[in-house]
Amino acid sequence: MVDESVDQVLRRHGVQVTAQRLAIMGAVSSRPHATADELADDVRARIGTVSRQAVYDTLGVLVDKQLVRRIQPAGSAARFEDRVADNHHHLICRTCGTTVDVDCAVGAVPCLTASDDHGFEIDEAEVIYWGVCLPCRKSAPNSKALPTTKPATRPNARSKNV
Amino acid sequence: MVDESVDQVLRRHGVQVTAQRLAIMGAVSSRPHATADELADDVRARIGTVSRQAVYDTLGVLVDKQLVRRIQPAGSAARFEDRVADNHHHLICRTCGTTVDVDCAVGAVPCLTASDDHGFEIDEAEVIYWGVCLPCRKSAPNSKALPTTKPATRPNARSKNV
DNA sequence: AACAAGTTATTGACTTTGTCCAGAATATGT
DNA sequence: ACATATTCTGGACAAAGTCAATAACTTGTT
Repeated sequence: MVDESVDQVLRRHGVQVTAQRLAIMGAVSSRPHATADELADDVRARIGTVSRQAVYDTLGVLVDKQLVRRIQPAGSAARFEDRVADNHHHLICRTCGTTVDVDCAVGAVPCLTASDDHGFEIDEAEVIYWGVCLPCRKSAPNSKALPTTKPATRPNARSKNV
Repeated sequence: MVDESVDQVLRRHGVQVTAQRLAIMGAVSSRPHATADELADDVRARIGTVSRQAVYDTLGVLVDKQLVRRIQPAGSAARFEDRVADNHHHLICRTCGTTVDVDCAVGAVPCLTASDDHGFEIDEAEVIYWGVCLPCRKSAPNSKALPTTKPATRPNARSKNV
């Protein structure tokens, strides 16, 4: 039933319907904020096998058609999500990379107004809140202030090595 | 004179002072929003040679010490900048990747308040405005709406190939 | 001024994320 | 069922970063 609908949606947007694409859309909606690799794994669980290229291609098409949104937090691979109509934002844990949705703090589409547009034609305002989630705060009792823009998944500077 | 001051700043933050670091700080402040590679080139113009690793390490240290801010727009390498005290944001051209500073539209540090913190301890709100700059709009007369989150520097999906 | 101890820098291999290409497989309209 | 265009596959390739061992510096102390 859901697949039926997805099928329709793809057609309506002039996108050819394939097993891979159906599975990829399913993966994106069932696990929001996943990376391309994670989605590929998910898709493989659904239909046995997909090429990495098919995943990237499809994701690219879906993003173009605005059926999927791509977000790319500092220091981690691109992530993809289903929720695309509303303008919501993201809150990411600096320690574990967990990403959660946050509704727009200001209202409808107001963030779209920069104080000075510098001659640009602005079409989107992307907001990412950075912080540390509760579990990570509990498990790591270093109350020292955390670095301000540390990559989410990969540690950066070589810490005081031997 | 400026170097003198930079020297002091590094020391004050407990960072050892080396020729590479001085040059890297100089590069960051003289060309805002540059990538690590661009900074390396700039540094080489200043002191002859640096290893890529030195650039990454130093940048990492400076970011940790909050002397430099790292921003990572979708589809392009990380970029670094000097302006770190004020909470300003960025406006990036989807077509050419040009990045300009934009003062916070709302005021002081208000963006720091998400509508729901989900138990996170939030320490930064990062805002990126996406659009197309004036020169790019003039040179590319395709009035069709642009895709919503297309990488800044690298085209993504293979466009209708032969 | 010279030393010792600890930080940094260099070099080169390696990983991750993503793209290009050519040929095989599939979807779609008639 | 067919023809044609699109999509998928698989392997090579590229860019951005990271790791690890060794050599070179900084810095505080004598």
